[in-house]
Amino acid sequence: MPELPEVETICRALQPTLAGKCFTHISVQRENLRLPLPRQALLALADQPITGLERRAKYILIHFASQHTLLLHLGMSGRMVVDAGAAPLEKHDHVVFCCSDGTRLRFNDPRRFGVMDVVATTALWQHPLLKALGVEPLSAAFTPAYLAEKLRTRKSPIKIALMDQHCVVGVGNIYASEALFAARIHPGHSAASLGANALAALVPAVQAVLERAIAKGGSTLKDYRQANGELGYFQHEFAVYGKAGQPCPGCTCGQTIQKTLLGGRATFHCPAQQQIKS
DNA sequence: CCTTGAACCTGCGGGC
DNA sequence: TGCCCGCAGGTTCAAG
Repeated sequence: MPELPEVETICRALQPTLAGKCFTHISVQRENLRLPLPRQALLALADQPITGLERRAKYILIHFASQHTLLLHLGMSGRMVVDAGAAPLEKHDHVVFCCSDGTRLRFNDPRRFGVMDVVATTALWQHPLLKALGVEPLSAAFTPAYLAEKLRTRKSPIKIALMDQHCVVGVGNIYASEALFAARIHPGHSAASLGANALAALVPAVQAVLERAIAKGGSTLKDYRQANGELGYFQHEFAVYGKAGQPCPGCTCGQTIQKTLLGGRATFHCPAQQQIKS
């Protein structure tokens, strides 16, 4: 569910709410997520001041003064919800963090594809889930030359490669289709055979789509919410995602958006604007 | 090494 | 109304 813009939005909202505070009480309601929850390590975070938050790929990292970091992935359906602490827990609230001022943070995840772990901060980047990640798309390291090197031997469709977190992180199923439309590249085009011009267009297209989505608080398809409960708004600006059969936007080609399946995932493109080039 | 497909799990909407 | 099917923002693992 949440791709980079959604995770970034949540992380930014959590920052002022949590920085400098402690969780005075932590309760684990359910342990069997995608990976088993480290109950004891989670409970040991109680009363440790939170020194900061950051996002890496689709992970939220919450740093504690005890030199531990809480690593969190929202999977497809995970939400972090901040409330005043009075309401009863909801179905699928798996972990609940309570602050001394009554503020409460609930990790709610119906499908349980999410992950939580507690890591020694000094060994954070050696963590199995983090160590092999590719570059951040909004960093200076994400360049056409980097992409060219990464894709040099990849015969698979560019959309699959773009969603591979070992290459570039944070791009999921929505933003892959959107970025490829913005760069006018066919999603099924072999990654390795993309020319320099295509890669030079793709890098800024990915960045622009992600930045525009962050500015709108992410995209809400069904259950994503910002940490304050507000919806995201970027779904109103989709050019192609979920638009099968509708006219291609912002051009005069007169074509309609096609839905195909790539790697088992719904993929959207304009057959006139996004052609396979050799 | 690569690529593909299935698996993990719950909820919802559509068709019958 | 109820049941069954397909589908959903992600990631990992086995098999070819």
